[in-house]
Parts: sequence; C-alpha cells; structure tokens
Amino acid sequence: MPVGIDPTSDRPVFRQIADWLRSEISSGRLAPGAQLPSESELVGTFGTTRTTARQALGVLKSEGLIVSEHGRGAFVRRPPTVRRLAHDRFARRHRKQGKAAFAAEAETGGFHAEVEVLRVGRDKATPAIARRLGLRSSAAVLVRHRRYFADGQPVEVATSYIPWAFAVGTVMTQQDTGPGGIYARLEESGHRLARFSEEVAARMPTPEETKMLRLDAGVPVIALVRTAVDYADEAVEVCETVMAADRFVLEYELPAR
Amino acid sequence: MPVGIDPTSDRPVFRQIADWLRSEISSGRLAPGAQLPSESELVGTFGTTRTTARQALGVLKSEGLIVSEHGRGAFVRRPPTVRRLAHDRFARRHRKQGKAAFAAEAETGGFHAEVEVLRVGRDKATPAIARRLGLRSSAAVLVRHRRYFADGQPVEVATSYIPWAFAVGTVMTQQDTGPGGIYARLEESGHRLARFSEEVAARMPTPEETKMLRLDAGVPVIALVRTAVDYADEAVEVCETVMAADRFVLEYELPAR
DNA sequence: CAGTGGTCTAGACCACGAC
DNA sequence: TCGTGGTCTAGACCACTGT
Repeated sequence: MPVGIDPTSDRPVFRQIADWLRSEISSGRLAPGAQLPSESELVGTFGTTRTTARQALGVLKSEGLIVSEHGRGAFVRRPPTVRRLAHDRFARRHRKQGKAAFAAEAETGGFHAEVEVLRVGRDKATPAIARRLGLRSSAAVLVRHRRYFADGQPVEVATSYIPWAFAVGTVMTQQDTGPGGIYARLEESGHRLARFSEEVAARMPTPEETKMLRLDAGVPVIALVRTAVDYADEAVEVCETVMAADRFVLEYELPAR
Repeated sequence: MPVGIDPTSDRPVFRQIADWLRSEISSGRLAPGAQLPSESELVGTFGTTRTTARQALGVLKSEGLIVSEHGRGAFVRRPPTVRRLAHDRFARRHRKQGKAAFAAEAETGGFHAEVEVLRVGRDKATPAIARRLGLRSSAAVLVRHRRYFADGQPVEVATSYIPWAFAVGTVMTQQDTGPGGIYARLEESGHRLARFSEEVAARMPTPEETKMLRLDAGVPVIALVRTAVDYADEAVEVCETVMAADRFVLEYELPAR
C-alpha cells in the first residue's frame, strides 16, 4: 500500500506491481523465504483484477526471484547452496584413494553424494560427438547416462561418450565402473590423460531437464561439454553435462602468456 | 489441426498446445524464423479462448524458443551467432600490435567491435570487491563500466575494479586506455600478469540487463568474474562481466595432473 | 484499413495445504 | 472449511505493422 500505481502511466500496471515487489525483495523488506502478498491481497491493494496481479507475479517468477506453491502462497526464493567446481577437479591426485571427482568433492564439501545410472549401452555416435572424438560419423560409442544428487537433490545430469574400441570388454560397460571412475579405467588401459577441455554455455532448460533437475521457474541451466584428451593427443571421452545454474559456480584459470 | 487436444487430460490445455508447438519446432516443421500460428488461429484450431492460446505461447517464450513482435506475429527464434571465447584470449601475445582482447578477437572473428564507456571514476570498493583485490573494506578503487558491441549488437557489459593506488595518475583513469588496454598499462607499471582466474555462473537477467543487452525473453545471462593476478601473487584487477548467454560459448582447459 | 500481439476486466471452477 | 494458487471463459480496448 505504500505505493501508488499510476494507471495513466505508459508502464503497464502489472509491471508497476512487479517493480514494487521487486524493490521490496532487493531492499530486503521481503527476505528470502518470506511470503509475498497473496493474489487477492494484491487485488485489494492495487484495485486490479486477479489476472493482472498474477501477471505481475509471473514476471518475478520468470526472473527467478520467487516461487509459488499451490495452496500455500508465493515466496521469495531462497538462494540454494552453491557448489564451486575448482579448475583442477579432475586432476589425477583427486582420484587417489579410489574416489571419482564427484565423490571426492562430496568428501571435502561435506555433502551426501548419490549417482543414479540411467543408461549404459552401445550407440552410434551423433555427428557432433563423432567429430569431437575424432571418429568417423556414426561410429560405435559407449554411452553412459547418469544423474547426480547432492544431499538428495538432483544437481546435474551427464552423458559420457567413449569410443567403443576403448570400452569394449572393460568394466566401463558396467553400471559400476569401480574405484576412481572411468578416468581411472581409461588411464589403466593406456590412455594417460593429458588435459580436459570444457565448453560452457547457458540456456533455459527443456521441460525434461526441468523435471530431471527439479528446477524452479526462472532458473537456467549450464550446458557443459568436456573432452578428455590423452598424451597421444587423442580424445578419449566426451561428457555432456547439464547443471542447475543456481547451484553451481565454475572456477577456471587462464594463462597470461 | 493435426492434433487432438484432450480437455479431460490432467495436462492443462495450454501445456498441450505448447507441447504441440514445441514438437513442431524441434522437428523442424517450424524452422527458425518461421511464423507461428497467430493467437486467433490457435483459438480457431483448438477451440479455446485467446487467454489460453497466449498462455501456451508464453510457455515457449520463457523457454527461449520463440519471440513475439507486436503487430507482426510470433516467430521461431533464430539462433544468434555464437562467439567462442578461447581460454587463452587474454594471453600477452594477443595484446601485441596494440590490440585489446576484444579488438583482437574482432579481427580474427571478422566482426565490427565497438566499446561504449559508460562510466570511469573513483569509488569505494564493495566488501566483495575489496576481498577479491585483497584490500581493506571500502578502499578506493578505479571503476570502469563499459558495454561491448559486436556488429552493432550489445553482447556484454563489464565493470572493472582496479586498486586506486595502481590507477591514480595513469591513463587508466581516462576514457581511452590506449593500445592493448588496461592489462597492457598494468604490465607497464610493473604488474606483470601471471594468470587470470574466472568464476562462471548463469542466471536470469535483471530488467536493466535485459535492456542493456537487448535480450529476448527466455535468454539467461552468464555472470563472469575475472581476477587478474600478477607475479607477486597480487590481485590487480577484478572484472565483473554480464554476457548474453545465447551469444557465447566459453572455452577452458583443465589440467589432468 | 485489417490483422497482429499487449493489456485488462469480471467472473467461474478446480486442486492443494493448513487448520 | 477456508484461503491459497492453477486453469479457463468471454469479452473489451489499445498499440503496432503492413497494405
């Protein structure tokens, strides 16, 4: 009520209401977790219809500022716990003691890690994957599709592609790839890893990703493609990862020379 | 019309319409740039009201799949040209010939680069900036705020913070920082750069960022914080960059050892 | 001018959550 | 049971684009 909405303004009423609510949030008067005025309260306060009030809330929802819960109300979104991914997270030393990268991180980060293996199988490489792996188009690859959870919450889904010639007959074709994960297995089979290259992009999630990652409205995903390269300068694995963008910060180092 | 919407389904009608349009897009039957059925056409096809048709289009808009133009129609979004940022883009050798990183990239990438300097001035560091620069809280810093354009289109806004002691009396406090940009100036003044660290996150834009970057609905931003460190292991600059996520892929290299 | 999307009204019925 | 948000109807008027 401390605001006057100007119905003669060029700015639509629903945007003016959204602006006011946004300023209440950014000023901290509406703190994380706080309940927003209900739609009918907004109707009473601003003298609009419920449609217009809902439109205002829709703006904030698509900005990722609020979440609404059916039957309960709309609330200021609580910033989720952010995991920082260090640039050396795949370094060999983190694989010692039989830990794969995610498990090692859980140990230092103090969260409970779970991995759900969704699919392991043989497939024909898509042209993009074949190109990255240096294979002929539609060559056979091992596909490993899985979902990662931190403290019970899904945080990323990842799909790995490994040339079938490197994978056939190894434990990599099994659900459980053993201590240290597939990178340890690849090194054991003679592909000592030299470096990884990562490509980072961000976009809005597909409906399926929204479901798999249980994403709130207004939360983008980070789409990351990592290629593991051995000392023969041969790509040995490509991993496509989709991460809930509100739960990650990626850390990298760049050379100055 | 080739679809039957099931009004008795649990799935809301507007989602069913959105699902159908989404499949038309992903299948390529509606190609990038193609015009979608108008709202009144959807009303005719599905026997709903315009409100419901608009709600369906709103879903696709927030997924970044379509854009609507007032008075013209709704169209499948054309994927913008993506710029790939190499992990060595700030390497010293790219500064030779007096080119700053963005200008050097424009030369190789074949696009027209413009930089709009929005503000250059002295400010008190925020606690976060002071911490990154290793300064006491609210120490004085040079602030450089600017917007970058590629072929006339805004692609990123960036704010640099430099300890005032390093900047005072130098050309860094001017609009034009001279050949090679501020990194060249910092090196000339004895701060030879050893490395950069970058932190990458993604989120939905603020209304101001939407305006500054002329973002379509459903396009997130990449928020990147880069810290330049000299050979004395001293942070000499922090740069906060906000980029239109649909126009960038970031490339990095990770060590395996 | 006709056709498009943008804003807004004034309702209705439903599903969910908490008491 | 009541208050909440979710879906949907049936309109109105406006602003913008193109012919």
